[in-house]
Parts: sequence; structure tokens; C-alpha cells
Amino acid sequence: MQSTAEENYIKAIYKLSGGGESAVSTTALSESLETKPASVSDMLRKLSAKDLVHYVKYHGVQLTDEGHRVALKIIRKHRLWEVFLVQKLHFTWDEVHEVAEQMEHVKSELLIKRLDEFLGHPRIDPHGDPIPTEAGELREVEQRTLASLEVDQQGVVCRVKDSQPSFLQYLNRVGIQIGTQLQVMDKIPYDNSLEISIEKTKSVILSSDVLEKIFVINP
Amino acid sequence: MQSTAEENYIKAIYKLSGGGESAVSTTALSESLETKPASVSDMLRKLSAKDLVHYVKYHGVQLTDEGHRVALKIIRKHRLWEVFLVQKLHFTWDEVHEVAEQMEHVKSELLIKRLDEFLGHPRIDPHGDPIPTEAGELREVEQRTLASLEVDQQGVVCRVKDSQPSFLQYLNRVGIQIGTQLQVMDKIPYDNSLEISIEKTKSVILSSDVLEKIFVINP
DNA sequence: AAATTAATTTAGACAAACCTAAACATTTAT
DNA sequence: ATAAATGTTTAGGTTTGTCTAAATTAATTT
Ligand SMILES: [Mn+2]
Ligand SMILES: [Mn+2]
Ligand SMILES: [Mn+2]
Ligand SMILES: [Mn+2]
Repeated sequence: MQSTAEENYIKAIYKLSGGGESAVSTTALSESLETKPASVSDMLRKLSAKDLVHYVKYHGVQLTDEGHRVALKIIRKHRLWEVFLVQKLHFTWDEVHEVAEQMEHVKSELLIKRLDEFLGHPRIDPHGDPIPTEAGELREVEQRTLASLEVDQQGVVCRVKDSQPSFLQYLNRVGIQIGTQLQVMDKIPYDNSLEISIEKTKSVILSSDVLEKIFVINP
Repeated sequence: MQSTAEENYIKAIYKLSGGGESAVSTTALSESLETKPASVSDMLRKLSAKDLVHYVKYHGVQLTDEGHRVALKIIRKHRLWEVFLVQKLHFTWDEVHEVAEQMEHVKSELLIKRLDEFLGHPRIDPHGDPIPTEAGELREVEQRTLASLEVDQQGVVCRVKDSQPSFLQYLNRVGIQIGTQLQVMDKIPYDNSLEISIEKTKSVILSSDVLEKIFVINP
């Protein structure tokens, strides 16, 4: 059984490695977890002793198969709680992250099984992120970033890749949520920003930073 | 803001003092929390420094007004989560305690407000214990223990005063739950046990230990 | 290839929450 | 009133997870 701190490290390693693809550096982890690199080194030694990570000093960490399983379990819990908060308790998508960050650490197999049933086995969370199955499978949907669309192409928002309240509140303000219909009206070559029409009514200019964080389907 | 450990101490002090009536001893707390008396002394000094308890060395602790408020908040959260688990996730009353013990520590005012609304502002939890209001009021209902009934008197179960799964599972087995109609058929003077008829169908003999833990109304 | 810079780890501390063993206070029995 | 028994606190440790400062390794420049 892992502690809350260990679980947060495992989840951070999972996310920074892009789902287990690449190795993750100590500094990247320390920034993501808001701790000092020295603390990260300590914890990596500990997770390595528990066989949850492959850790080669000075060369970064990767999750073991067991670590990967643990990561997906925590992410499953996090995203199921987010769905609960939005669908049942009427939280907005910018309010859920901090609370789910706590609830994901509650230990009870039965709880998650029943929560999943209660919610009707949702496949995505309020930010469009896929919910790993009970068996630990992650069903990724093919999708592309808004930045990759050409002028005149359309898309429907299916996912946003940043859960910071400030970012989500910005999207609220411009009128973008999951399911919103978008169309690229113009490209500003100077900084790669795009003029985007929202639901064919109003239009805004989005920076390339923002464009990279919004995913669309059916382009 | 209190840590999980501090919250568990405050709740234990509340319960052992009978809602703030009497002072609580170090040993009583150490038994209830399954820690050593020495650890309790440490924590009491700490809670005292935070003005959550009145602590006089060698003479026990009591909650301050602030400590009392904190205790009721935690109990409110615990009981609301228990209602959620039973009513929405179909847990049985013997399965909820351990999970609620974790959920009660999740920090979010909004969460509790919305949970309360979602559940329709319940007044009692699955064990018949009253749920403190948002304002911190505890509405106790007049009730008496099953042990206090005379032969031939009737009552309806409204509360059970022990959340141990083993006790609740015992009640499941004999067919007692909240709302069950009982009648005292006979008294065994030797050990003060009673023969109790359940829903006018079957009948069982309950020990005085058990009788003290079951509350009834409308006698 | 050596030197500089950047990233990482190690050493040594600290707070929280627990422990054991020893000292001390209170209560109870003689 | 004194002694024994019981309850409680203090002293000194441990583990977990964090920190700062110093040392070490790797990467980059010259
Ligand atoms: Mn978390
Ligand atoms: Mn999410
Ligand atoms: Mn608890
Ligand atoms: Mn209860």
C-alpha cells in the first residue's frame, strides 16, 4: 500500500513521462510536485526499493509495470471523482481538480467499483481525459491539437490538456468547453496564433500556447 | 487547518466526553485511537497550543468552543458521507464506517455544501446518529435504550450506538435495522437479558450489552 | 582535452506522529 | 499517614517526507 506522497510522485512520473514513454528527470519532478530536487532524489530511492520505478542515478526514472498499474489506478480514481463532482454535485470543470486531488487517495476497492457503476461507467472526465478501465486499460481517442488545424478547417473540442483553474476559467470566458464547435478563420504567421470562430457566432484569437492545449476531433 | 491526525484526536475527545460534558483521560484516548498514552500526551500539548482543547496535566482534556466546532464539522462530514455511501452507492451499514473515516478528512467547504444538497439535507446517518447542521447544531431526538423497556412494551429502532462491522453484522443476522419494530416478550433476571420479538414474527434473546447499544422511540 | 556550467545526489537537520523506557503524580489500599 | 498500584508525562528514538548546503556527476563550451 502506498502513502499519499508516494501516490503523488507515481502520478507525476506517469504524466511527465507521457504515459511511460520517456524517462523523467529529477528537476522536472521537483517542479511538478513543488518540492526541491533533493527531496525527489530521496523519494526515488524509496520508490525504487519498492520496485515501483526503475531509477538510474543521474539518468532519470521510469515506472515499472507495477508502478504503471498503480498510476492508472490513481488516475482512474481521480477522473471518476471529477465526473462525480461535475455531474452529481454541479461543480464547474475549474473547481474539481483540487478536490479530486484529495479524493483520489481514499482507499477502498468497493468504493471505486460502486462509484463507477453509479456514474454509468463514464469513459471521459470533465476535461475530456479518458478514464482507465477497472482492468487498467486506457482507451485513447484519436485527436489532434487545435494548433494543427489549417485555415477553414473545423473541429469539436474533445479534451483540454491543462487542469489549472486559471486556464479553464479563461476557456469559460471565451466560451470554449467540451463539445464546442470551432473553425479556424485565419492564421497569424508572426506568432502562430489563430483566429478561431466559436459556434459560428463570435471569434477570438488564441495564442499558440493555448492552441496546443486544446484537442479536437472530426476535423 | 488541522491535520488528519489532529482531526481524529478531536473527534475522539468529542465522543469520549459525551459531546463535551466531561473531561477525557489520556488512557481512554489512547485506547480509542489505538496509540500509546505517551503519544496522546504529545498530541494534547500540541492541540492545547492551538487552543483546540483545555488540557490540565494529569487531569484530562476537554474541547474548547473552537475545538467543539471543529469536532462537529468532522462529524457532519463523516455522517453525510455515510448517507451517500448507503443511499447512492448501496453500501450496507456495516461497510460505511471505514471509508467515511477517510472521506471525512477531505477539505472543501463547497464539497460538503453540495453533498448535503445532493442528499436532500438528511437529518440522520445510516446508524440513526443525527447529522450536525451547517451552523454546527446537533438535533438530538429523545430516545431510550432497548434495555430500559419493560416486558410487553414496544419500540421502533431509531439508532444503534456502535459502528463496528461485527456488531452491525450481528444485527443484520437477527433482523434488526433502523425502523424495525420490537417488543419485549420476557425478561431474564439472571443477567438482565431480554427476549425480544422482531416485527412480530421471530424472537431472539439479546444480552444486556447489546440492549444498551440499541435505541428506540415511541415506546 | 580541459574547464565551466548545469543537474543531481549526499550529508545533515527538522517537524509530525508515533514508539519504549524511565520518571513522576495521583489514587487507592493498608 | 504511608506504601503500593495505577495513570500520566518526559526523555530519548524512529520513520516519513521535507529542507539547505556541500559534494559529485554529466553535459556543454572553449
Ligand atoms: Mn493527490
Ligand atoms: Mn481531469
Ligand atoms: Mn478519520
Ligand atoms: Mn454513523
